[in-house]
Amino acid sequence: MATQSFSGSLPMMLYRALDVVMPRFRRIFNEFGLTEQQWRVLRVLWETEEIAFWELSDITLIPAPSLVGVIDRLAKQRLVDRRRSETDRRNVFVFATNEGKALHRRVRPRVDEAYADLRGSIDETDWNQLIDSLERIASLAAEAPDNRPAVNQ
Amino acid sequence: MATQSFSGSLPMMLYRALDVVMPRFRRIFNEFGLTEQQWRVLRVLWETEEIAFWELSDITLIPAPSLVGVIDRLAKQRLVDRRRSETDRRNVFVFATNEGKALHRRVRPRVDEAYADLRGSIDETDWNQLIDSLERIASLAAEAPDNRPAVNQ
DNA sequence: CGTTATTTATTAATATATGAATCATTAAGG
DNA sequence: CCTTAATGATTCATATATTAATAAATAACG
Repeated sequence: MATQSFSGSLPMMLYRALDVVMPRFRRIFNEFGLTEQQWRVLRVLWETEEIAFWELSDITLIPAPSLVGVIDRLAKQRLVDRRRSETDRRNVFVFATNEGKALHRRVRPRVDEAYADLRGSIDETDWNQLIDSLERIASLAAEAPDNRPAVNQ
Repeated sequence: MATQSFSGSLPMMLYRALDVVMPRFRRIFNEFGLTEQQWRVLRVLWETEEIAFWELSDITLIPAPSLVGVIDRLAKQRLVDRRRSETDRRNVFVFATNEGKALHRRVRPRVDEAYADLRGSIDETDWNQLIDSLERIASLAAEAPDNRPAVNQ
């Protein structure tokens, strides 16, 4: 094959896709005074009463050192709170306050709507094909333990 | 459709793919004292003698305010330099120094090798399918001018 | 011409990413 | 037990992202 063009490389294509997709969501988050990462945390806490810090980092793809600050700021706004495990005091659990749950309920419909819009703007077959391909890329992680992302190290 | 699962959403799948793919490249960049963004700039300057600031921002997907700092740090290492346009003094052109070109020549083979490895670890059909799908997503940008990424605003 | 808009790069403030180091806690081994 | 190793969250330093504002230059227009 010829020398790979920079803009056509897989990483740059992934970044460009995110640049196309994310602004419409960030606009909504900002309306409610949330950042993208803060939203991810609230979004995950919506599905589980309480979650271990490392697991939250794992699911949100927010590296642990960043997540500390994200949770600090959410806690300052009284949207989430921390709890230390009694059985192993190294572990921290995170949970949403009633205020956090209430905010989530207000933001969620707007985000879902934007997501439906996005999905509607792409041919169904193309969409499924894209998700499939991304899943195959993600599955490479397990096969190359030395190349695991920072989040999992 | 059922309520979209967070981890299966398109944005999170894109982020996860990047988390799988990028660490192997960042490891190489770090070996040479470069960050990912600094590499992107050098990589683009390899293909063009001189480039307008806005165009560099556009191609590298580095937002203008960030690019100012990236170039400042590259310039401090004497890897690139700036030049103001004579015809329109608002415009800035960026170019690689001889030192910058030399560094690029040393890093490039390692990056190409890693890229070939990556490509080799994925079925050819899957790869093409992924690139195709990503191109279709990117093409949404033109259709929704209000949703253009921050880089282009 | 002179005033007002627009454009381009930059600065500023805050949030997050990255990589290394630290601190407290728990697990393992002799 | 006691020491050493491993683990989990955190801190630190530096780089970048995001959004808004600014400053300089040019364009547009009365």
